[in-house]
Amino acid sequence: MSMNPIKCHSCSARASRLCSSLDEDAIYELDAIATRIEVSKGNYIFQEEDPSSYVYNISTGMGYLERLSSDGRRQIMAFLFPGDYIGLIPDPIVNVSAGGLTDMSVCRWNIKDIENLIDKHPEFEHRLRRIGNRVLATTLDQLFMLGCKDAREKLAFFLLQMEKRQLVALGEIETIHLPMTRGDIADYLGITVETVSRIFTRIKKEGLIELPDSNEVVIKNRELLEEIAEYNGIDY
Amino acid sequence: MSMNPIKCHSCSARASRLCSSLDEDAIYELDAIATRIEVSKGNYIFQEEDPSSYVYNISTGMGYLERLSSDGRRQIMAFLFPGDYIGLIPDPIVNVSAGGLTDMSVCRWNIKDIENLIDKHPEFEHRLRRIGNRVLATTLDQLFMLGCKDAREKLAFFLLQMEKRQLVALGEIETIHLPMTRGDIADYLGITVETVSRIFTRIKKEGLIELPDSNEVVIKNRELLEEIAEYNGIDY
DNA sequence: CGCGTATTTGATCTATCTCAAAGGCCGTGG
DNA sequence: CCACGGCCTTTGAGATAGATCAAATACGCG
Repeated sequence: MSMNPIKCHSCSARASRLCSSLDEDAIYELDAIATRIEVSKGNYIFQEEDPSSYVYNISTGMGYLERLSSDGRRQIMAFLFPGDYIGLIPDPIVNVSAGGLTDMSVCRWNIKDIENLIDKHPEFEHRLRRIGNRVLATTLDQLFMLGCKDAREKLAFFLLQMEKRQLVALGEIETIHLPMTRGDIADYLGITVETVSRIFTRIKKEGLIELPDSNEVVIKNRELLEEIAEYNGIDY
Repeated sequence: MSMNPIKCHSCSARASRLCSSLDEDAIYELDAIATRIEVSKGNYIFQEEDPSSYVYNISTGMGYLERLSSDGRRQIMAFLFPGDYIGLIPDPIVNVSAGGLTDMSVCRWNIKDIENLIDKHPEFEHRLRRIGNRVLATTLDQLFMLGCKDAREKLAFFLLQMEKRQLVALGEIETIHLPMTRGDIADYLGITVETVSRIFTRIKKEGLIELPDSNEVVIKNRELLEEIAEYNGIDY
């Protein structure tokens, strides 16, 4: 984990929900109080037990938010895409860790500094609230998925969600790239690795998807997949 | 559903997270733009398909937030206690309905009116964001519960959560009152009615709880129940 | 090329679901 | 005031989706 000076105006996440709330002048203030962190694949941005007086914005790379139980069970709360914001202000982040699925560049701010920025730029507070609203809406979708769907529906939901997020964050649409392992997917969907693998095989046989390799998915029958997932998707 | 004039300063939810953010002067402004709604048991405050340009605060009574799938599966997203706030500003409420477990009194505001109030009282925006943060933290707990816990752990989690919420919202501690049906509990925990019932019987036999009647629970072995639930509980 | 890890597949097991029915509680109407 | 009907809860018996255990294959990396 190293730190470097950054330049917001040339940042690839400049258009992210957090940063785009500020105009060209104000962005320099955000820049001035930011720290750029490089996190390599498999390492953590922060962990549950960390002091957590920071908030973060993903610049490049992908990651996940997870929570572990004392006996080792794991729930992935979200997969993180470039532009994603993590953090609660002024409340500290609660009981989650953020890890890297790939090498990542992450911007980090001290909560206190952000609070000062809020005082100067009220529209920033507004934006933070909007981001929070969106996260809540996504999390409710996920709650519904975990509580009501069976394994096949869960995987369909997951694939469509990943496709949509990838489209918005990266602009790629041909194939869905899955930087996470089957185990990560399992922990996101509340099922086991073996079940994830079996369902992949099954929906491939059903002609719903193709698997050029295990980390690339091409949707062949979107209509049916959407019907199975019952996923309309919130706009990211 | 009837409407009456209200008086915030004498409202039993005056200390709620929403209303307590304003001082005695400002509360009159909140009062002036509020509509009091009476919702009787079994009816809805609002439903998924409603235009949803309002936000709400529970004054008295209890309810739930639910989402239904097209084939009738149901997920209860939250149980609502007096003082609970519902709503996203300026985004509309998404795909959830709010129903009454008991007769309820609910305050309702037009989102536009609240936005005007925010302009006048910036601390109100701040408060809204804090409320959102809290809801998110609760929802993440729930996500973890749904994804990782087995039926017994889920019920233990539920009972401790209800106890804590009841303590904060109503100040009652002797017994846990459950105004919801076994079916509601099932839909909250992502299991079936029969399983809920069986687990109640089981943990009663195990000496963890007593059931004076099916809607009242007394915790007999809190230590073990907490260990099973792995629930520390966020502060409500 | 060979090791370690991830994925897939197979064979069983089991927690929970489903289907079914009995018992209890409550409100309604006679 | 009691009887009836409907709903909720509990309990039982059997079915099953998904978990667990185990092993073979495939993949990426040094």
